[in-house]
Amino acid sequence: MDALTQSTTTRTKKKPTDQPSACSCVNLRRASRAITKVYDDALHAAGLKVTQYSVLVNLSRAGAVSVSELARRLRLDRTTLVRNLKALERAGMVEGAPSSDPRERGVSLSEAGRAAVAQARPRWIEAQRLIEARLGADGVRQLGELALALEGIAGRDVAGADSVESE
Amino acid sequence: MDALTQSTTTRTKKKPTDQPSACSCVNLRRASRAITKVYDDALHAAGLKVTQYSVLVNLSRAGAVSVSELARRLRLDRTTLVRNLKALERAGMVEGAPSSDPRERGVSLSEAGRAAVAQARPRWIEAQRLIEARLGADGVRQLGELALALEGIAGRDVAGADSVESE
DNA sequence: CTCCTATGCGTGCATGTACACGCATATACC
DNA sequence: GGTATATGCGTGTACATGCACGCATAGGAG
Repeated sequence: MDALTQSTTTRTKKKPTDQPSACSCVNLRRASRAITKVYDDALHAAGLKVTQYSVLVNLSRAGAVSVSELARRLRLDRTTLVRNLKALERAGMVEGAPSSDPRERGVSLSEAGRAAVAQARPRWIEAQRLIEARLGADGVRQLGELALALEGIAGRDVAGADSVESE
Repeated sequence: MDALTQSTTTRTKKKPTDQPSACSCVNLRRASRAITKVYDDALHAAGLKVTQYSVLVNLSRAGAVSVSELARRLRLDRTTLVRNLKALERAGMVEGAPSSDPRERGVSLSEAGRAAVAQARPRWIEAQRLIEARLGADGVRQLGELALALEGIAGRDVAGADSVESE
């Protein structure tokens, strides 16, 4: 009732911040901002953002991989990852790794990166706990399921957009 | 099991993209990106992003308001809104509005803005429908509740961060 | 060997997001 | 009037995100 609803302007009182928006997208974006802040705050002492922690942890699990491969694992746009990696390389947490295919750029965790992950992990766990305390185990599970359902939604045409004439 | 888990590297097979990440934050961020794309695609024909549509709709409900007031309604950082408004002003969809207090900058929907909203609304509804078809009415409701719970979480200290010495 | 296609990579551009600052004005207190 | 506090605003800085491009090389078709 708060963000994208236009319908019944007949609302008389309207409590300020009680209801979620009628728009699932706005709801999700808001929730994403809020939860990101929780994790970022928790990881702040370790000098990482949650996005960076996510990259590092995946890298620690993957070993030496190409940028594209890492992007696939993170389910993140490759070009976004390219830029996210830059900060981590600048900070000395990620370093280049040899690669068979000259087209590929291999990357891997540096010692400093490994250390950063080790330092950050307990903070991350704390954040996880805080979220679970807030949502309950059920809520966390539901959230995972909803997220999964939404991730699989890519590529749909909704309105009669123009595209799709090639093949 | 996919993004931020480090524990049992003992995993033998691991289906590629079946499980949500162990990290609620990563899940939520991914879901947010995915759903944003759905709405942005739907609104593309109307020349708007969902973030812009959200601003315009709220503005259409609010009439002439100050930037800060609009930010409060959107539950969005004021400085973020300042910049988001710039694009809409450049596009002629938002215009200045008189204000009693000289400190305030009043903004309101222009005619073009109203037209854009009118053109975009059906697309937005389509996107809503698509999401509901994907999540079910229950899923949409759950999502709203979870989002609401997360929004209320601001300001917590998780790890023994340094701050909080002032008062 | 040569040409075509697939794959990997990085950048330009646009936008979203938020924090730290600094500037201006409104208000209250004296 | 003069000072202190509160409120509103915009910018600098930094990062996240994704699309459109263009460049380079690998691999196969001839």
